[in-house]
Amino acid sequence: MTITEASRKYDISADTLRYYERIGLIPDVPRNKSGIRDYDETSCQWIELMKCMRKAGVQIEALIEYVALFQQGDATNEARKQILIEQREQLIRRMADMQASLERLNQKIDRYEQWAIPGNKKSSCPVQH
Amino acid sequence: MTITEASRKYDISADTLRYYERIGLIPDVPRNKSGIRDYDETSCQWIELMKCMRKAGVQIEALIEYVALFQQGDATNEARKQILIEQREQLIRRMADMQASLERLNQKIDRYEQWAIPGNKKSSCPVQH
DNA sequence: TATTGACTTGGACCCGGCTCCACATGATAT
DNA sequence: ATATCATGTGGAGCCGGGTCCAAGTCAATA
Repeated sequence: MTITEASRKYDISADTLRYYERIGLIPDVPRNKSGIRDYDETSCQWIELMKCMRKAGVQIEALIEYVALFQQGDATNEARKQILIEQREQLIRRMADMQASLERLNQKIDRYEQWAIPGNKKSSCPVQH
Repeated sequence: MTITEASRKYDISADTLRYYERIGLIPDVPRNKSGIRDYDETSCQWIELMKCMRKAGVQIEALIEYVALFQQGDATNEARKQILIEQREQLIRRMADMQASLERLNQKIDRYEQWAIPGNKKSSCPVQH
């Protein structure tokens, strides 16, 4: 699969795919005799994994370290697991922050809706902020 | 309340508080005769709100627009509500992405844990990626 | 054989969101 | 009166994460 095809398949620009490889977010992609990238199944799986993680805001640095350890073999399994656990914790914390924000948004939206009910204007519904 | 006190109270640097005011993320803070900021209850509520929203990653641009509309009075209530609704939708989408990522992290961590059980090494638990 | 077009690289640039800095000003302590 | 200290301002710098570009190489087609 060429970079253009992989780009379309995962909806990630070719520039970004090269960038990811350059910084080690995905391992080196196999090349043909002319030096053209030929994305195989393994490369695709890495792309797909990283797309998922990045979409969720997992730090690139942690992912790069994970990939580097992965390439060093089984001896690094425990370290890799620790990275995943740390990132999971951060993810959970961030989701909690978002949940809190979501609840406030809901409250505020409710207040604006109350305000919009005729006869309810100034009386029961002081819209603040 | 001085900027230093507000900074400590909300754990946001004085530079960031000034920056927020400069870009309109919070309305202008009252000043004393010497031009020194004197954060009052209202200012504090804005800070607290924005801290919550920014922690959850709500876009600054949307929040700035919200503040600008707020300062124009009741006529903008509907527009403000629409901003909140849009941001709520984005938040929900991002939380779903994070949930997907969280589930993958959980799976991967499980696999590393299976691998760590003696006798389970190569047989049943191919740790990939 | 010459042109087209996809691909390569390294490096420059951009954007959001702060963060830092230099310099000015005014209140307070010695 | 002078030194200290918090605060003010405008603008530069930084960082993460891409995004864009120029110049070169190769394969396929006219």
